Amino acid sequence: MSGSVDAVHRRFERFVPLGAADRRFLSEVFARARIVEPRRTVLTEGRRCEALHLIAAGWALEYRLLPSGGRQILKIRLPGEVFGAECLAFGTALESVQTLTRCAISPIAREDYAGLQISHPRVAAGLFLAATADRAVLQEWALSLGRRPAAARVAHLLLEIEHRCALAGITGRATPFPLTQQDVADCTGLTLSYANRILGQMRRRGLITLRPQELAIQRRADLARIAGFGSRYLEPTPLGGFDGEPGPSVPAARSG
Amino acid sequence: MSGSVDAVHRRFERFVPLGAADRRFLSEVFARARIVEPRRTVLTEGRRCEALHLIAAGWALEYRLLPSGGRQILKIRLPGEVFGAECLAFGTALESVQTLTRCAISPIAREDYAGLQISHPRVAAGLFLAATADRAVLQEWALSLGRRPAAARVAHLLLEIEHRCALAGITGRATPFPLTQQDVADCTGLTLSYANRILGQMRRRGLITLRPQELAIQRRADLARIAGFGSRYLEPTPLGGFDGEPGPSVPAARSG
DNA sequence: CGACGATTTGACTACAGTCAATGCTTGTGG
DNA sequence: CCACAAGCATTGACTGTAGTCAAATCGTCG
Repeated sequence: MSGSVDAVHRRFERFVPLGAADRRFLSEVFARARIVEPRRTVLTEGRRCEALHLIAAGWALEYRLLPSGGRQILKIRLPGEVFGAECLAFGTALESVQTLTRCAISPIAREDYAGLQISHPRVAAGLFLAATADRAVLQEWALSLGRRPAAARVAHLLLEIEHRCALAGITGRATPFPLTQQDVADCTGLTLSYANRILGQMRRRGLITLRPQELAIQRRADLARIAGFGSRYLEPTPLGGFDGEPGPSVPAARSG
Repeated sequence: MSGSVDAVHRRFERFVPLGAADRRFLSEVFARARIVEPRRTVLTEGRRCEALHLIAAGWALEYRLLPSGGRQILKIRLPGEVFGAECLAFGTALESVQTLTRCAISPIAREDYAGLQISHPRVAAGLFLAATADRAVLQEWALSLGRRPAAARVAHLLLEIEHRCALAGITGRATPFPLTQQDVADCTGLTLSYANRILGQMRRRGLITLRPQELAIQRRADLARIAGFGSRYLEPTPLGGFDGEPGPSVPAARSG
């Protein structure tokens, strides 16, 4: 379980500048977090849902199941991110969410949203823009699933995870990697066997080092060429134009 | 080219109640529309983009291209919908958009968003919720692309288009269908040949009638079973909680 | 040690892709 | 009124990527 209030502020400030009151608000939300053990289901598709959720710490997976038994993972969630926002529009969860590591999760009630729009417009805007950035990621996944060959899908996934970790300030000589190969397969729309074969090839070619809980990318350029990976869709530009704009709190912070 | 101001108001009111001032604002946006001929590119991925766009009338496609030449369609846009919202978070278009029919398209400047948040919070909330609903659709597509067999993908696409047309008030004994088979293939991640074969089979089995510009679904239950189609992800519930809430203007309007 | 989950590998299969040719409309110009 | 071109749809033969099924191995934790 990694993450802190700072991770949350930092994530929001990728999208909008925050004022002291906004930060205080988010800190209060953060403080409401409850702890969830790894591999627990925290949201089930089709069930009523009256809150969206902030991941204060830990990793989680959003996914959909098919009657035939298939699972498609739709998003990997890192600390500071929000899931279940569709409850605002639907009042129902449209996907399931499972923790990957031990997590700290804070609810934000659906009924509070309209007020939030007035009392903390920058936070509300941050939620919108974060949702927009989420869509960009999902879009990239749809492109992978529809049009990239298997090796490119896997390579793309690995590069995305590493890049997002870097942006989120999760650093070290290797990237944490709590996914199983079944998870990788469910992210990429492949079967376990085939995902395994591809990972094995990448390892044998010296492109990556993959050990339980840990990923290191050895030849990033080669892997990026295979994947057709570009990081633009992961790198938003903060939006200006808010009145009473507070001073820059994250002065164009870069992490690589 | 179908659609009117009403289509725009109606679409927003699926998500939030609007006041007279909100409706006036949207009408002004609507009035700024410019006409675009069919099959024209109106947004190009990677290019700077300082406005999001409202489709006042007509159909459009959002898609991504691969260097290898592949195209993945990500969304079919109907009248009243918004595209290019990611420019708020990125200042750059992340996908390309092409008109399918003759369209009327209105820009909403990126720099106006922060003010909109204050002056028309319900419209701002509507944009957010519409984006959330968009995500739900994209998510369903990702599930199709990753885990559904080819016939199910095609069936799902046809049912979704028909259902969305019904919700948007586009009625008649057949649904308009301006997509070519190449478009269908690019939506479903298939090749033209294979998409053609599957459509041929469906036609021969009496499941659908597909003619240029026109789709009729004959045996909806059978097709829905093949597709694993459920319409929940297309049917939002308006969000309450706004102060000075106006009376209901679309009293739980259903269309089917 | 035994159990369970995760990973690895092999043999075989099939769904969907590729490539290429043909047909069908529709619109345009001679 | 016909010839022709362009775009879209259809069909066939062949291929290959990825799926299926099954078994073996590894590792960790009781």
